[in-house]
Amino acid sequence: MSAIAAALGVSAATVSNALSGKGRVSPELIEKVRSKASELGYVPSLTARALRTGRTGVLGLVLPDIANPLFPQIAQAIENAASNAGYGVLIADSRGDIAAQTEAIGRLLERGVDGMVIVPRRGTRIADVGCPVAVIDTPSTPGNTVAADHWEGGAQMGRHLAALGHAKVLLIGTSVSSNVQNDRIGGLKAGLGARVECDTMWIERVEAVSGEGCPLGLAEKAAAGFTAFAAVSDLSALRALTELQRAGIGVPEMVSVTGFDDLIWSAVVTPALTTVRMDMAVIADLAIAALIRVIESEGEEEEAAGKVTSEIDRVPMQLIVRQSTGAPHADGVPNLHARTPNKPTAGELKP
Amino acid sequence: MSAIAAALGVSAATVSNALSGKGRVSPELIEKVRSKASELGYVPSLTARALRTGRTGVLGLVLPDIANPLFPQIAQAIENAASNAGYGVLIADSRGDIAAQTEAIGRLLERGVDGMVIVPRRGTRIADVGCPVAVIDTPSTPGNTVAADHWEGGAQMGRHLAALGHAKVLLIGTSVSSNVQNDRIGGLKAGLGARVECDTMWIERVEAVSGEGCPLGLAEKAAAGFTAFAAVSDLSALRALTELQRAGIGVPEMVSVTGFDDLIWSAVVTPALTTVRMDMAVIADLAIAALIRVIESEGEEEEAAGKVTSEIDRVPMQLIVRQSTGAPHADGVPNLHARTPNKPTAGELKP
DNA sequence: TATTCGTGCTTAAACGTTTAATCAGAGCAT
DNA sequence: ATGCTCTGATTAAACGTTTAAGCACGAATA
Repeated sequence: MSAIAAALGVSAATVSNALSGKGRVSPELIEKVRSKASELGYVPSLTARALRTGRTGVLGLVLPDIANPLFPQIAQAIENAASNAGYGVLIADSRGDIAAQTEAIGRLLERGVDGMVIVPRRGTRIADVGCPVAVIDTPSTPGNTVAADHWEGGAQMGRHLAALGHAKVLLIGTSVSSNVQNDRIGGLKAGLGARVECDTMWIERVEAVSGEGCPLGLAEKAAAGFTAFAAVSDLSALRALTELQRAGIGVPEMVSVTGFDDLIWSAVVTPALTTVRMDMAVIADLAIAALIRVIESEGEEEEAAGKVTSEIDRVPMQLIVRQSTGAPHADGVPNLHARTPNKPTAGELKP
Repeated sequence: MSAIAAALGVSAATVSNALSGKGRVSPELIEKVRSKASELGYVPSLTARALRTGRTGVLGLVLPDIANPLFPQIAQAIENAASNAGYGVLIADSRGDIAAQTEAIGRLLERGVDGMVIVPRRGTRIADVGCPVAVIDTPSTPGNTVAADHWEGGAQMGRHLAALGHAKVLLIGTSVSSNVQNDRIGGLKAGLGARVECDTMWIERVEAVSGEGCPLGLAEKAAAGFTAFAAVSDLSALRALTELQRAGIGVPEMVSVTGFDDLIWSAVVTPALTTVRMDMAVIADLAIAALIRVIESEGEEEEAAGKVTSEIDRVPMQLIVRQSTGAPHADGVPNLHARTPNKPTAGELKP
């Protein structure tokens, strides 16, 4: 309460000026106010400040589905970046539903967020909402701010597999409508090059006919000559890995399996998954920085209200080679070289 | 702006009363105000309301580590419960650090949350903070509000394994200092009964000597006669499952593997994991309900400021039997009965 | 000496609600 | 007619900041 600090014999306005360093206050008075404030345990009311200034210091984080295993990485990075910048993070889950997404955005708006970070539902474009917005998706989505370079990540993985000598690889995606997954698959194909034969399996489609959690029939694919299974998400990669292992097909000495995103289990599974990781910390920093830039400059430039449209930042992805990839077997002869113990590779994070 | 609504020729106070149904306003005027409000697209300023009433309508969610794979379930359930009750959720990550935990709590307080849900760091007790608090941990932590009955969940799993005929099982935990894990292990032992031999392995300890992500040596354990591996988390279970499969030990026809928490991959892995799940929706509802009860009653009863200390709710856990458990092999004869296709069990959720 | 200027502070309004207190008028009993 | 109560509305204060405008005073300038 600046009223209490006014027990110094000065006015509340002076206290406010002293603490914020805005107006004209003598240095010695500033010092006295400072010490008195901490003596009294003064903590400013962000609510009142928000009412006066119109800025709450809170950002919204809109997620397509909190249950998504990638979410912890995103949320942690965003929370960290925001809190470093002095902002709080209000979460909103659109639970996969597109109506819920707009409704969640509305609720955040009512709460007076200064801006929001949106990870859009697959295939959704974010219309103009009433506040600065940063979208995290994929560079191929138009009008976005920041994203990992999924295409290039796929290309890295493709080149890795091609270099190992794989000539027939199965690409495994989940949802045809996901921009991110399509980018990754496009990159994979490009990285593999024209000479390697590849086929794409969409889990969503096989589950539509065989039921959820059904076997993907990968043993048959292996028998048909596929030597590498490049999933577009670590969850699918895990599914492939266990299904192959269960069928007695050794990974990586018979076939290779790769994933995407370096999810929590990738490093602890046997064999540890070769995957591609995005640097969420960097992405979050960029998104938050862009958001804050717009927020702070609002008022000075009236025209640029709304979307953060200026630039598309694409953050490179990082290939992490672990134990699940190796050279393809030559006529059933297992690649024993790959039977190394499961020790961590350089450049990987702790699980 | 109620000022704009005052263009009806009435005062702002009357508009406020009309919309909230508090004071004495004639029914027809209420109707007129309502229609005018929606006509003008009026949206009340929660900030101003917060300043006046001292309640922000925001709850804090303090998590030990957002990167924890269980976090999505928790966050989603809490967010859902809170938003149904009309509250927003501000997240705070203590990143495993105990100092960061108190600091995060402090930041939430400054932001004026009405209450907070805390999932404490392992082994931490939450001291009295300046607002209503609901703690989600384990019933054996004193002074808590709501938790899954981890002990009983362990007991269910123990009984399941005992009923299948396992006589020597290895219990796998991560961290010795976790109350939750200790409860689960206690329950497992009790459920297995005195006649089955069991040993406990703490991953934290073996990693301390062999490095992170090292093999756990489970093949040797199997050779030593262990026929079931009961992990206290699905992540450890997955680690065990893949390590055993890789070593050529069939699950479940040679040994059984079980987990805890029904994490995202449990259902899609082959063989799908038998696990125990907590009903996060119920837990979240209870926590939020308790919190809100205290918040709303504050002011009426002055004495009960602070902790929600009244009751400890323990929510039952649910055993989900899938394909990773079966009868122990008799002298190396695989239990072929268990080689069923990977189809979902009744009572399980979609992945 | 009178004017301007800069400094250090105060006054007052404003942000958009809620709510206690007040008030004008109507109906009704005395 | 006078007093009472009940109803439907108004007034005004308050929540805790920020900030534009103003003011008094001493120093520098004309």
